[in-house]
Amino acid sequence: MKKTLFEFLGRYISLSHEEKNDILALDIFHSFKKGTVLLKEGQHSINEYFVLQGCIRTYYIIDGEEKTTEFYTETEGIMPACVHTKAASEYYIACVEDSILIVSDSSMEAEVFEKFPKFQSLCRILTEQLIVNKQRSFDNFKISTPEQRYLDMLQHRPGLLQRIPQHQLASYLGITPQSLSRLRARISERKQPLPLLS
Amino acid sequence: MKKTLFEFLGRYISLSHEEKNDILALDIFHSFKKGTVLLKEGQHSINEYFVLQGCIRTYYIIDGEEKTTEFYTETEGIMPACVHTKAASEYYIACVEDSILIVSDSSMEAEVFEKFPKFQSLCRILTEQLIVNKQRSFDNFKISTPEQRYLDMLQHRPGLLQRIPQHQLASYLGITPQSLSRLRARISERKQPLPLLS
DNA sequence: GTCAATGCTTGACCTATGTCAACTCTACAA
DNA sequence: TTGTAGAGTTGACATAGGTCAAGCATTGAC
Repeated sequence: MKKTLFEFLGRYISLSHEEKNDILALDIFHSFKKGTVLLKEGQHSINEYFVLQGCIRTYYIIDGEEKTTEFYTETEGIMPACVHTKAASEYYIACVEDSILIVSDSSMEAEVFEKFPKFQSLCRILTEQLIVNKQRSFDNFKISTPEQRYLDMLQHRPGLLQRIPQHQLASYLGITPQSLSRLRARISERKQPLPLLS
Repeated sequence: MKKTLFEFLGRYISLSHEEKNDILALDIFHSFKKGTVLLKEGQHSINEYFVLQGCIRTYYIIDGEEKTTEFYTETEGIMPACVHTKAASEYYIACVEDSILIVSDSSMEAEVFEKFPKFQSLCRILTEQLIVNKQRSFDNFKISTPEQRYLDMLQHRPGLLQRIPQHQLASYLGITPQSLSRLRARISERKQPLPLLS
């Protein structure tokens, strides 16, 4: 975990041995079992999460159906909308796998910023990156068909496909589980046209 | 324009008369004619835009077809991905209407931050808002059908529908212009079932 | 005014997706 | 072992959306 965290941070800023220890002293690593619900619809939460290991997802429950809208894996962070709006959450957050997360809130953030001013610029860079990436994902979603979106995932996040159940992936792609199942059947048919038995 | 700008800023920070004059002295207002292309695919740009009046959009050209992915109207800002990635832009930015924009770049931003430190926290708040809103828009897009997306726009941004051509709106909704046309026909049929001439 | 260009609509047709249902398979608990 | 619950698949059917093409309306250039 420490390795994952400091490798990630090292990409942007350099930290002394002492600084690293100060960070670890904050005791920010938390383990969660697969299926743990971190945030429920209607709750007011002030916690932000950063994934060091595992995978978490956000989902809505609409007419009794779960609609998964986003997955977060290693070195990805999520600030739930309700932290910012201070209103009741519209969605759920849960662990797709056993996960190790950094859990923080704004007071802890302020503390870190005071001790490590260099984190401010880091935070700014990451935030800009986040916006740019999110917009790009959204753009790609709009200009693609469900099949293209699935093939894109196969190319760019092949590992993730192995880790998440298909019914969660389906709504992430904007379709039903049945359609995803057929879409996959269609693709593998095309890839392996039936070998004719002479 | 000044009014729009200072009303917007006033929602977050308070500015003295002198400070306002300093800001205006930067000469940051620029007028553009409808149709003006601010950024082309392949270009390297360092400019960010903030809309004071009018409307701009981002679009890709794919197989010769324009795919509009986002609209920006009054008090909305856009930092093109290429500003952040320093790579060639993948998309275009153009004015949907005659528009008045604030054009800035990172050096001007640094200048403003130095003169007005309070802008740093403002920027931080706006950025967080942006992420939360973008994620929410994306979530809504995923869990909605094109028809629901259109009806949502009718409810939440009715003014925008009057301002943008339908073929641009169509790709924004993730469909073709023909489908949008039929979708609209379907809706108005349902709303006004044919009055039977006795 | 005429003409061309563009945008919007409509029709015909095909395909993909949604929906409802049945079925299999697996994991897990009693 | 059996039974149950959940995930994934498959079938049948209805419908929405994509594609290609034609037609109409509006705009703007000349």
